[in-house]
Amino acid sequence: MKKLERKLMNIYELLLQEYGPQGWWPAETPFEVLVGAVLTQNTSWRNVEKAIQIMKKNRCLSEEGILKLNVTDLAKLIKCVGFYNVKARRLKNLVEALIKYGGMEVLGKLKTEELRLKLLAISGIGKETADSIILYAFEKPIFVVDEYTRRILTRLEMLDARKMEYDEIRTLFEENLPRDVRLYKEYHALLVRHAKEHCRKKPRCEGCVLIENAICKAKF
DNA sequence: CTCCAGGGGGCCA
DNA sequence: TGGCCCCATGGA
Repeated sequence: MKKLERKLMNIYELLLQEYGPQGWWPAETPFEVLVGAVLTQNTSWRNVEKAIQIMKKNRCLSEEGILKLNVTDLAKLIKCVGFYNVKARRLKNLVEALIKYGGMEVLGKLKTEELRLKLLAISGIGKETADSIILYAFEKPIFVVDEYTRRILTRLEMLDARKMEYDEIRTLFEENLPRDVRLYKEYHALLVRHAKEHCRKKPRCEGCVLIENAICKAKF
């Protein structure tokens, strides 16, 4: 038993050895993590950084700053991330919900499950975005699953992650890894880093083959 | 030119 | 539930 546990830790060690700590989430404040989490939906981080800088320059990277702007003006500021109309709406939805719930301080005291439900109730906040916020902004142990996670697990032939439910994969990690915020943060960041370098969609995944070989050679 | 990026919601069978 | 479609800019 717990073969999976060792395998998951092994993959983590290999990735960490290969790439080093990724230092996620790149943000100056927890609130900036929330904003970035929405802006980066199906969008490269490079473009998100630009939008964040523009928001900072215009002094609207705050709850009040986002509230004072109407959707149209906010959309103009974040144009470079794409989907700017929906994302502007989502940012306002998020801030309005934060205030309704009593602010981040209050939310941070909730249990992880309750916090997750409140975030998921906000239009524009799905599971991946909610979990990214919970892990990287509120620093509670929850494992973030994304397309890269599915792709890597599938190509390692560990399981057919593409057909699994989001929460099924999430709990698989959470039940087979120490409940450690730093570990979860780093693990997800490393999966993304690795996928971006080696597991593009079209080419065969050389990177996963390398990892798989390393895992096979490693002593369990 | 095409493909993709640190997704999510609405609609319909 | 599962499959589509839409949102849209910017880099490779």
